[in-house]
Order: sequence, then structure tokens, then C-alpha cells
Amino acid sequence: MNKSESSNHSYLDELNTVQREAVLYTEGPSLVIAGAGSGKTRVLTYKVTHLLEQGMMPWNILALTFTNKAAREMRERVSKQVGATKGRQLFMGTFHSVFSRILREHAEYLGFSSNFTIYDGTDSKNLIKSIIRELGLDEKKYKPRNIQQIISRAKDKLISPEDYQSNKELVESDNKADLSAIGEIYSIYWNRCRRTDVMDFDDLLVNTFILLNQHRDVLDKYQHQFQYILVDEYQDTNHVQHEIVRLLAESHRRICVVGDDAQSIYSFRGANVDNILNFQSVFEGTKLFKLEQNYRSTQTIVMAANSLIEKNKRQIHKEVYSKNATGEALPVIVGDSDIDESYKVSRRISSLVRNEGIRYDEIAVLYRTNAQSRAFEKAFRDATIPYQIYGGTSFYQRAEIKDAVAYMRLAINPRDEEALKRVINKPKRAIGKTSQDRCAVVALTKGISLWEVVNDPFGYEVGNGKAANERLVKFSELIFDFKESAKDLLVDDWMKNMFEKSGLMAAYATDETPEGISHRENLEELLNSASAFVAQRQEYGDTDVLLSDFLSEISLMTDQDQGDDGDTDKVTLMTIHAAKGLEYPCVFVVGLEEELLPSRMSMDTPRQVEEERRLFYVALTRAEKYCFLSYANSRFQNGRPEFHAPSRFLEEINADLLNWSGRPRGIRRQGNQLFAAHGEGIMDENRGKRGIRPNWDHDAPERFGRRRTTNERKRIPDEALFTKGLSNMTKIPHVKTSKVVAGMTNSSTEKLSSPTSTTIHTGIGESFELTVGTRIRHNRFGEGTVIETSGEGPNAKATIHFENYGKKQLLLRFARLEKLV
DNA sequence: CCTCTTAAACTTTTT
DNA sequence: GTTTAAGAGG
Repeated sequence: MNKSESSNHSYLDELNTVQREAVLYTEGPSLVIAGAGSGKTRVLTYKVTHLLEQGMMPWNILALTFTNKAAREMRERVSKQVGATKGRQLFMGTFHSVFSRILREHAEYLGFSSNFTIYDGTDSKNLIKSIIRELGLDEKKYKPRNIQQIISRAKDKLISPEDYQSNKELVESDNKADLSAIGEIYSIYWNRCRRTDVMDFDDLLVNTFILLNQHRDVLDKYQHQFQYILVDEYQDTNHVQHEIVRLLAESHRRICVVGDDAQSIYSFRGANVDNILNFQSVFEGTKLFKLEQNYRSTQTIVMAANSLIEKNKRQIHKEVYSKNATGEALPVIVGDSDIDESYKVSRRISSLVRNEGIRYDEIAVLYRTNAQSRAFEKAFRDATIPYQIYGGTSFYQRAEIKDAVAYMRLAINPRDEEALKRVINKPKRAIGKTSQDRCAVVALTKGISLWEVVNDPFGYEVGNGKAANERLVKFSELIFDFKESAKDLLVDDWMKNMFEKSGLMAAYATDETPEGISHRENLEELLNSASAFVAQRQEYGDTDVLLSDFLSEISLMTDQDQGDDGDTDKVTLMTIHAAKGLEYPCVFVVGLEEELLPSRMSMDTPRQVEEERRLFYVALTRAEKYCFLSYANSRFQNGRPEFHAPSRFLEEINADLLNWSGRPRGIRRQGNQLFAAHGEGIMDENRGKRGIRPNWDHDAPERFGRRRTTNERKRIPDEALFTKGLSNMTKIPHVKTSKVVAGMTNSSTEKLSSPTSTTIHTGIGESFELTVGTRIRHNRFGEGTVIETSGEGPNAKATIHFENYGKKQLLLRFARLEKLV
């Protein structure tokens, strides 16, 4: 599809008729309904390019997305067309990041400082929790998470605490639920945030709305500045986002929103499909463009997805079609258990790689809940399939990083209570719960911030002993020092200083446990990222790169935004939500069972089920060539195996488009020892659990594409891994995937070659020895080499150098190691 | 005031 | 099965 880029308007040749019309229409409001895989991003980026070529200045274009990643990618693609300078000047980002910029600029209008703190979900939940406690309410009844959700929904709908408490329906329904204090909690939460110069994620939107709605001059400024507005994924906007967009665009009405109602999957977070369904009536005279040709998937996949989604009632009618290859019916894989499912999928993947020439990085496994990843991780490790997981705990969620960030936040805004509580006694300063509680009580009764009390515990007569108060003063002086130095030190220098003076690094300095080492490394990584940030900003001529700059940058980062892990050849595992907007040649949609997809939490109302159906639709339409579906007859959930029927959505797909047969042809025909060996691994895995045996007859697709010849097979990218596995099998078959289940003994006398070696006994009568130089694999740290062994029996330890995590000492009793050969 | 042990909740999705 | 939080004991 890519043509030469010599001509200025070459990009128009790369568009079909509707796409081109959508790009060229810039006079009034437009709505682009973009079916899955219909070139939505292409339209958006070319539209920006087109506006720039018409002579519009980049800073006059506002483009809003939902993820930093989407914004970054769009900017990159536009930059390729118009150059990096213009690309950089575009006003492009997530709702939250763009609005936080605007808010910092005009914070004083709202009674905030320009350095206000942004609370993440955990912070706001903790604050709500303390408020519930302060009010003497029962935490079992007022579940912080639940209350947080209710407050968040209220904010989405622009319901202020006053509105909330004077709204009869809300008050009544809360009373009925015996949760009559919610309004009060909301009100206290709201005021506490203001008093401590804090905004949560919702506030970034709500306060932007208030700013624009109540301050005509500010609204004028931005209406004038943003001469054209583009919004991506409009189906995922909530009410307040919609209202802000409406305000910004109402004067010139040069706005283009793009989205697909069939892919609306965030209503649990307040997204309202009505925003896109009613867009034409909000902006009268809106031009509607429907992108219906799918360029991504085979005809079969598109038809399967269509047959599913047409079961939804509320939607904008469209007919997505594909002119790609017909493709094959979607194979359905049935597992006896969740474990069996994962092994069948893993074998199918191995087969695709070996026989179809598919690379690992062309494959994605999509599931409803993160918890489902575990079984696949295990199966992939056993089959030596490289993989990476999207989501999970992000860098910024790690305890030591949160500690460091808390110090950073305190230095910018000492009134930040959550940060203060987090590090006031970290590392240990002998400021215990009692001292803290006394301060909190004084702050509460006097209506001042915790920080003020900590600052002057003597003056406020906190009630602590002299020594305790002195420790508080010492801490406040430390923070004050950080605050001062943050004004002129470069972030990375500041951070180095903070690590030392706070004692954060020292706390881990002598800790030689793997955890301690990892904490140090993470802190160093944070420092590195600060240095990189400084370097990058300085490249653009910014000389003073201060803590406040860095902090506002990372406050809106999420796990989605990092660790693309390079372009390594790995299978990707992620939730369906995380997969939105992505595409893969080969997709496995797994766990297609009732109460999982649809989720048990979302099957009460038709509306919820429709959203679950859309979720499945999103999953299906990620696939380009191959789309496998799978479910398990039983699954470990809540500690016990549960049995669920196959998902109703499977039956909703046109039966002709599914392939249930799954007769094996691949395995035996290949006559490959490697596979058989993996089979043993599977049996070992299942033995003693539920007596599950691998069922060979269900593996391997009926027939998928053309088989590779032997010669072709030799050229596949992952040859090295393949042969490694083979030689593995021929040499020490039974040891390959042996797991450490029981303890181990020191058997140094037996080994002549190495004075220190440790035998690991596995639970199934096998054992292997750990000697210096042994290659092993660890659950979390990946592959590594044994450098040293020590200790005996239950205290046996090994020092191992991991390729990705460096040197770590592991207590073998706990470390589940696999030996690699 | 700190640390270790035990208990509980948790698993739907996230800017 | 995991991780985080509360409680007891030192």
C-alpha cells in the first residue's frame, strides 16, 4: 500500500474514497465511524498532515487520544510526513496530559498552585480510606474501592459534592443501600484535595471543565488557539470529556471525532457510547463518514466478527467487509482444564512457528483477566516459547519507586498527605504510628494540613515527647531542604542527593537478598530515566530541567507506556482491553467461557452483556490471518476448580465460520521427539493435580496453510531455539523441564568436577545438580548462570547471574528453578 | 516502636 | 495462589 513519498500530495493516493473525503473535509464538524481495521489511524494522521499543508500552524491543532502510546505513535507518523519540528509542535496527547498542562498554566483561577500533585488511583483510594476511618465508619460496609468508584462516576457526570448531597435520588439510593455517608465522604474528599493542592485523575477533567466553563477569557484563549480539534476513540469518552470538547469546539466547530461504537469497552470507567451515537445532534450539520472496508483481516474473520456483533441492538449500522484472502474457518481449541488449554495453545504456537513460518512476535494471546496469564506463562516456559506480558505490575507501582516518587512529590508539594504518610518513617526514623496519629488528629481538629503540624509539632502541642517531636522537626527540615534544592538542581542531581540524604538508598545498600538488590537496581533505573529526561530536554534547548518537570511527566505514565522490550521475537500476552488498537497476524482468544467472557461481574443486564460482546468483537478483529478460539471445561478459580459452559458468544458466531474438528495431523506426522518430550512435561505438570492427561488427539489444526518443506524449515528465524530444544532432548530428556518441588541436599562430595554443587530433587523422582556454570531459568528473572553455591539442606543458596536482572542470591528452597542444557 | 506471624481479600477491564 | 494488611509479641 505504500507508494513513493516524492509528491507533496502522495498521501492522498494511499487512501480509498471515503478515507480521502474524510481527510479533505475540514470546514465543519465531522464524525468518522471507523470499523475495525479500516485505516482509522491513517485517516487521523493524514488529516493532520493535510491541515498542516493547508497552512495551519502545528500548535493550532489539538489532537486528543486515550493512551500516551496512541499519541506518541500518531505524532511519529505525522512527523514522518511533515518533519520532526512541526511534529513536535503539535498539541497532541491524552486527555489527561493535555488538560494537566492547561490546568498548571491557569491553576490560580481555581485555587490550586501550578505545582499541584496528581494522585493516582491508589493514592485517592487511600485518602478515601482515611476519611472513612476519620468519620468512624465501618470499612467493611464502606469499602474504599467501592466508594472511590461512586465518587469517580459522580465526577464523570459533573456532579459536585453539593449537587450530590442535594440530589434526592442519589441520597435516597444511598440511604437504601445503608451507605448514607457517601455524600459526606465525597465532600470531605473534595475539600481535602483542594486544601492539599491535589487532583486525582477525574479532577484533571472536572477542573478543566470548570476552568473553561467559568472563565470566559481562558475559554476564549483556547478556542482561539485550537483551530482544529481531533479526538480519537470517541466511543470511550465520558460525559465530562465530551463537554470539554464541546466547549472548545463550539465557536468554530472545526472538529473531527473518530471512533467505533462497536468497540466501546470502557463503560465501567464511565465511558458513554451516547457521546458518539448522539454526536450528530450535538453538532448540527455534522458530516458522517463510514469507513467500512477492513484492510486487516481475512474475509472469514471479518464475517465471524460481524455475525457476532450484529446481536447487539444499540449501534450505528455499518457493513464492514474485507477484500483480503478468504482465510480459513476459526479453529476452536477445547481444553480439559485451564492448564490443558494453555498447553494446547502452546503446542499450536510451536506448530505455527515451525510449520507456517510465523514468528513469535506475530502472535498474541488475548484473555479477559490478567489472572489467566499464569497458566500460559508456565506452558510457554515449558515449551521454550519466548513471551512477554503487557500489563502486570508496572515499574511505577514498585514499592521502592513509589517511595522515591513520594519524596519527589513532597519536595514539590509538602501538603501531599499520601506522600507524607508514605515516607515519613521510611527509612525508619523512629516516627511510629502513635506519633503520626497524634499529628493527624491535630491536623484534623485544626483544619490544617498534616505537613504544617509536622513542621511545628511543639507549637501545635501535638502531645508527643520531646524526642519524638524533634524527630518530626528533623524530618520536616529534610523535606524543606529537598524543596529548596529542587528549585535549581537538575532532576538527576537532585535525585542523587535525595537518595543519599533521605537514606533510601542506604536502607537497601547492605541488603544482599535478591529483593534488596532488585530495589537498588530499580532506584538506579529511576535515576537513569531522570538523566535521560534531562538529556532529552536539553537537546531541545531547555537548560533548567527541574524536578517539577520530571514529576509532571511521570505522574501520567502507566505500564502501557513502557517496556516495549525492543522488537524482540516474543509472543505477546495481554488482556483484550490492552489489545485495543493493536493487530497481529495470529491471535489466540482464550478462556471463552461463561462467567469469564462474559465476565460474571457483567452479565446481569443486557447492556453489560452487549459490552462483553463488543469486547469479544475487539479481540476477534485484532487478527489478520489466523484467529484461534479456545476454552477450558474446568478452571482453577477461587482456589477450587470450577466448571463453566462454553461462552454464549461462541454460539453466536456463524457456525460455518468455526472449525471444531481439530483432528491432529501435525504431531505424529512430524515424528518429532521434541514434541513427545514436551508431552511428558505436561503429564508431569498435571500429575497429582486432577489426573489430567494430555490429549494428543485434540492438538494441531485440521490443516492450516501449506506445510513447509524440510529445506524451508531450516530457514525459519527461530532455528537456533529449535535446534537447542532438540539437542536438549537427545541428551538429557527427563531433566529438561524438571521443576524444583521439594527441598534439596548438598551433595558436594559426590561431584568431582566442582567442589560446591547442590542437587535439586524434583517431586517426581528426578533430580539435577546445580554447579557453578549451570544454566537455569527462574520464573521472574529469566535465564541465568550459577556463579556460586552455598549452604546446606533447606538453607542451600545459589548466587546466579541473570541476563536481564544481574546478580542475585536465591534461597533454593523457594526459588523454582528449571535447569537448561 | 519495631518485626514477625498470621489473616484476609482478591481477580474485570485503566487514564 | 498471591499479595497486602492487621495483630501479637519482643
